[in-house]
Amino acid sequence: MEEMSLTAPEPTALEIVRTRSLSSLVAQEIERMILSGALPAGERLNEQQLAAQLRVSRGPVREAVRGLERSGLVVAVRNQGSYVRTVSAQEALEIYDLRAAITGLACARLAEGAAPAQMATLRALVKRMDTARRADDPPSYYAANLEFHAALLSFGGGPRSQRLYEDLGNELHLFRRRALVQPENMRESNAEHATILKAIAAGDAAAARAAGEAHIAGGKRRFQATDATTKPGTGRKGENDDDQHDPSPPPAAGRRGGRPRRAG
Amino acid sequence: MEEMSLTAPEPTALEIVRTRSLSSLVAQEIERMILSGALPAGERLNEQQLAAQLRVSRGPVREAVRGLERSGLVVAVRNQGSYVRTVSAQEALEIYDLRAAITGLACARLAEGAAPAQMATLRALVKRMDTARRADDPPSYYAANLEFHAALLSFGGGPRSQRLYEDLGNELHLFRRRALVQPENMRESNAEHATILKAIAAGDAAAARAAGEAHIAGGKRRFQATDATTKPGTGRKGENDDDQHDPSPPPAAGRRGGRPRRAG
DNA sequence: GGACTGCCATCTGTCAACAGTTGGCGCGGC
DNA sequence: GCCGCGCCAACTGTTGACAGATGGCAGTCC
Repeated sequence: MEEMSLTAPEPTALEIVRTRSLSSLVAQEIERMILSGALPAGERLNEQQLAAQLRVSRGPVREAVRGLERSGLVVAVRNQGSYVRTVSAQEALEIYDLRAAITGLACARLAEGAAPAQMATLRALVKRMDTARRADDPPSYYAANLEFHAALLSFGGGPRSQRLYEDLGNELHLFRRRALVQPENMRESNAEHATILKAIAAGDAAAARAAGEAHIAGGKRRFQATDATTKPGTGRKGENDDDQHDPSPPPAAGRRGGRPRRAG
Repeated sequence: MEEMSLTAPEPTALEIVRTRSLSSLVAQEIERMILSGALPAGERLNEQQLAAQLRVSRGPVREAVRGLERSGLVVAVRNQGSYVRTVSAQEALEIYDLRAAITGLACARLAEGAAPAQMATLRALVKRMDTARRADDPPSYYAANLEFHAALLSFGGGPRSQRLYEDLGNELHLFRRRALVQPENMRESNAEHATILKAIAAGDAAAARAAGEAHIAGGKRRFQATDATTKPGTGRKGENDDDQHDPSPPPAAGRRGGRPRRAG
């Protein structure tokens, strides 16, 4: 009845303090703030403000920010501070392609030999999404969708693939503030899920791969449809002359030095 | 005549101090130590020893280690220390598959429309490798090979793809101490490079993708051939019951506490 | 009136010190 | 001789404090 849970059950408060260092908790919290939009893309991260807000010293905050910098959520400029990374439309499209490639890989591997229990888990998740769709419950659909893809990558690819997929998904959140799953797309999305499972069950690796890639490509297409800056027709062709894809040039003036604006 | 250089030319010493923080330099140095084998996989990272060795305080070292932890080169255990990550054979194979997928993606994109300058750069690199091979100069071949793949990913995929490819390559170095490019494989490897370029030049996206994937798969095969623990026949099928792929369980006893062993 | 220069508050980068935990070693008991 | 307990040193986690840099604001010169 119950599916394998890809998410940790519920750690005890004491367990948390015993196992996780303060730095990792701070990193987790800052990451949550970024992904939830509390810290919008391009925003400057004030170390001591964050430290005061989280009731810790600046040390753990700095360590956390360094970690987030490595993972690509934050860019740092010496003596100037760290900024929430901004993802350009072009980068977002590239990330979609990467996710499509590794998803297709996982689907192909799964088609070559999936365990019955794994298939059952995936099918149960599709059913859960279908239920959520009928009930017009986007949050539930969103959660189940995350679990589905995590399971797909975990079963077909492995732990590294799963983590990579999630990291890329996090980066995608940095492109503006955008709801990545619109309610009206639930039906189409879940139909693609079913197509994937069908190909896997048939043992057709090529079809499974194509279906997995098409699913992410569909997400990319739906993403493009809602964004005016990405013209679907002209994918980046050869002559990329004027594109200087920097990770994220810090904003011109980051409001740092100077005395605080007082209404005097 | 000269190719686009994918590596930074040569930063001035003053420029380094101005732009890079001490933490990033320490991170770079520790990463170099890990990849060069000076810090073997599984080794414990002693913070104050590293700090003393690099003539800095523990703060930057800790920040650097946190960054390396996020990038997957290091695993940390609370109150116990950080260890250089050990990559299992299974994880190594998974990483090869991921690299194959994103390389194939880049090749396909390149086949859909590569700029002449880009093709010229790639062809020049293949020629350089061929020269190095004839001269029996593995280091030169190795360097050119790195540049070739960096260019391939940069041109066909984008900056994110390129960084991802390199990060995955770095992780691969953590599997034992192994020379990833054997001299006797240079001919075969470069022939595959030529096949990739041929498919790209023909504008055949499917063929280019297949060639790119086959090239990395060839690397995987050559890797498996030199490692007894990876049985080529039985790729991980469905029933993965007993595999608890932890990122890297810390060694049983890490030689930390206790008084120093004195010969008294 | 416009542009330049000096000043200064804020923030980051780095360091040194304090507290808590871990794990081995030696001692004592059985 | 073997097992368990307590001690202790080393190390990590965290904090507070100090130095350097940055960028806006005000005053001043032309």
